[in-house]
Amino acid sequence: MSESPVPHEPPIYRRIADGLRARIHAGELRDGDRLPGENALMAEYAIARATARQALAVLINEGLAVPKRGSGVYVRQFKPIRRHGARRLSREQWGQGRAIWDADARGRPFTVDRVEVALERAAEDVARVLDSDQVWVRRRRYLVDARPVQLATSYFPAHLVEGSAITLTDTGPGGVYARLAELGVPPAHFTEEVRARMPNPRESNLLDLPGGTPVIVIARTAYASDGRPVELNEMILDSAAYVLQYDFDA
Amino acid sequence: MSESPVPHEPPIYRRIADGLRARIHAGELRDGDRLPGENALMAEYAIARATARQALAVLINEGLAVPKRGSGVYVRQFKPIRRHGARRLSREQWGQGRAIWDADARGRPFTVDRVEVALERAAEDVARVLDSDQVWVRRRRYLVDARPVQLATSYFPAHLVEGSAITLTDTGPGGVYARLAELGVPPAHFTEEVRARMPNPRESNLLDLPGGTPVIVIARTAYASDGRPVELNEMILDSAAYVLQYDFDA
DNA sequence: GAGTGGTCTAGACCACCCC
DNA sequence: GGGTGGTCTAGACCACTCT
Repeated sequence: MSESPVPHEPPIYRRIADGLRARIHAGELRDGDRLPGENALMAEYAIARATARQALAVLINEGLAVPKRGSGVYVRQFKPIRRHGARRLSREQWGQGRAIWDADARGRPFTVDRVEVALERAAEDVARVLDSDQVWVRRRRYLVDARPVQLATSYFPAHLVEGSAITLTDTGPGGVYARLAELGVPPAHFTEEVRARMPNPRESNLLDLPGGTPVIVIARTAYASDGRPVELNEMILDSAAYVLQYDFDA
Repeated sequence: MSESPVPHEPPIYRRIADGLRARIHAGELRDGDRLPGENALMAEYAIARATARQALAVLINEGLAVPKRGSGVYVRQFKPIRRHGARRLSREQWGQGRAIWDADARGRPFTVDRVEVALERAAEDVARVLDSDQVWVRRRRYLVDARPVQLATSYFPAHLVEGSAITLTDTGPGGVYARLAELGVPPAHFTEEVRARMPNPRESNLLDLPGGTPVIVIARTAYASDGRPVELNEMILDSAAYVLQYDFDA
């Protein structure tokens, strides 16, 4: 009496989404092209409005499409910035009056935004890494082509950087790494921890992220040659704007 | 006559989602706890079913919650595997009969699954990187604690590895890197390119990903000491299962 | 069997964009 | 002004889970 277990057909909204996705990957729908809208899908497939919305939501949540109010849903593009790991932190770059970020924008103009500098009580995990309860915190946002692409928060042990330009909005030529060198603790070693997740609402807002865009989180710890941690930098990157590159020998 | 531009209240479904998110971050709702379901939200806020669903969908798409059919919506956890970049590829590890992956599971048992080996015509980008039209392709899936965590596809120039154990399902002790060494082209340099995006349906299936989980994509190219590329390995990682770590000196 | 999430219909009003 | 996506209601049937 048992029914043979037939593999279920996917629901309509999935089949519609699959069809649109295939057309995107086939190049039939290209970067910036307008997808069939809710009304078009309702007519074409004889479905209710909510079902058409559901199909489009799939592609939006996959990051393949972006909705524009009052206009339509459009195919999305991916033109990333290449961020180099090891190389970009080499001594040549921060030893000669150049800020690290220079290397990232690769000739494209970039700006810094929403700079905040404050002395704060360290959160538990920050305190553990830096071995310090009080920290100077530097927050800022980076933009390329007027588009926000990264949020960054740097933490420094308070006792280490007190009185230096690191506690000022303008850190001077060479940035914080040049200042750390002047303090006798030039960074000698870096550890970067990288993960990815969906953004929280604050990050989504500050980075102006459309739905379906994950963020890459990089926690970079800089150590002086004696092994003391001198900076913890947490970076939140728009994953649609970045490719990370790491080079190393066997 | 102009209305002063009042900042709009967020829609109900957003406010409900914000409330639940706050309770999760406050620790009031913890890993694995059950969230209020659709019916509970309908009653509590006097809203329609679709609106309650929409609120829960926000958290699901953020990767903070996982729906279980017929049961409820649950708070999600993040217990990652630590994958080391530079260090894990050091000569000590692949020079002595140990496969690379050993280092990743950190003592936890791991298994390999769905191994496929084939000679194929290279896709355009693969052909460009490896400078070869014909490639041997090795596909497999990695599982930790019986849970799929990574898909990997390795490409080798066909003329280079023809006749070696790299073209067999079982590559022997030390894995493909030991075989490349025997062929006179031990990997001397690696480049890893890292990005993050939402998974496509195939990846979502093979990795058994709940909604709101991005994947990390690593494209690793291995070069012999003469600069020739000898392997291109594309890895698709469940972002909820991994933290990448890269160490380097200034 | 009762409760849960998954899918779907058929409406409605709104803000926004483009013509 | 007409079309678009954004939000919301009030229903319905289904498959699945738990007990």
